[in-house]
Amino acid sequence: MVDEVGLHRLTLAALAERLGIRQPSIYKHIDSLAGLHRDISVQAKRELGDVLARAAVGRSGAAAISSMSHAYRDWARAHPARYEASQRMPTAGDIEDEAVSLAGIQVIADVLAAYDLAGDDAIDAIRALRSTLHGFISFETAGSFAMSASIDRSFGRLVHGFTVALTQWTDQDMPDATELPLADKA
Amino acid sequence: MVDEVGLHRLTLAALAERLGIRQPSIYKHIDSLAGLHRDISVQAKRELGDVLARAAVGRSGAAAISSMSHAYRDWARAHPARYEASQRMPTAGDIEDEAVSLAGIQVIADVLAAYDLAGDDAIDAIRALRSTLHGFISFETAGSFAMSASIDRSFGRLVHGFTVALTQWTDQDMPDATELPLADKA
DNA sequence: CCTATTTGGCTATTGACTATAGCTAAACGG
DNA sequence: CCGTTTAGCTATAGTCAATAGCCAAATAGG
Repeated sequence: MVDEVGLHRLTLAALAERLGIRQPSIYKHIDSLAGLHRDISVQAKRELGDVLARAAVGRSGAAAISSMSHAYRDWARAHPARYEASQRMPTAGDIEDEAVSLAGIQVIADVLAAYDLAGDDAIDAIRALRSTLHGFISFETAGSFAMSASIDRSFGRLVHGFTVALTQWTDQDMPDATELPLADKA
Repeated sequence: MVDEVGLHRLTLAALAERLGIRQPSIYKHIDSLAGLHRDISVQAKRELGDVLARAAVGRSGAAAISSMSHAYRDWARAHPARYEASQRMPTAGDIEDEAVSLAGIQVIADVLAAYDLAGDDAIDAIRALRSTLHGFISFETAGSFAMSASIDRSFGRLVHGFTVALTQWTDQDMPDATELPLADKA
């Protein structure tokens, strides 16, 4: 239901009607609306994590990144509200939510492990890949890619571009250098 | 006010109280809550667009991308709810909103113009840069970067990585090739 | 088999919120 | 200087989430 109507339009009244019960009866099954959102989020994180892990089975390096990225996008498009829910932060102390959130990140970390990045470099790469994928999916599902070019193609180039960036991931002295090799190209 | 309390927690009752008037009186100034959100969005798009344009003045290529990217992130962090509002799609036919939205994209397009990308390749690059920046900012403002590494450093590497990717932007035959040079590295 | 407890439903109601209707007084323009 | 706009007001409706308190069916244990 949440993927049909959207996460923020999932009302307890409508949910009750679909279940054929009265609205207050829902509280026999959930704690609160926030609790329902939390439950949907945990479920969604588990599903997405499983999908990503399966997509990377038997592949490594750029092929694994590409396969996982496409699986990520496909799942997010098929289940937009669940995807949105999957990006909610766990509340502190919710160990089940924290565990399933970490498991999802770990899949990405494992796929990037082929690049032998150490310590903070690996964290930077994980953050970069998550950002890249999430940003693209956010815009796509919001309908924010208004220009006429193929969205599939744009995504392919984005993922390819990320794998290219990874090949020179540790070239730059961090933090805060802003003068970069291409500055003279303009 | 919206940056203090968050976009979805901006209630007309609280806004009226801050203005020292009664809640229904607000309707003498706005059409509806949705209309208020639209007005905030248009204002925010204009502000962000101006900030990005200023950041790129006098720079080109990777230096322009880096400067603009950091300005983007700084503005988004300083005004999280306005940033969120700035990402709303215009409703069809709202010409003012459509114009200011396009103007914001155009700044990014102009900065990327130094790379001489033609047609769809340029659109792919615009989408990629928007996705990269928006994804990172989304996670950062949501507090979703839980690991201990420096977020500033991660952002610097991400932006650097994007400029690296741009140097090989048209290397790959699109769409849908998945076998990439690094596949043997693992 | 019978009883105590749990489970899952119900009505009634509260409080927060958006939104409309209709009134009034001040400001402003020809 | 009068008519119209502007900007406030009260009263009120309708939609939500959420709580309180009731009841009947299922279930588990002696």
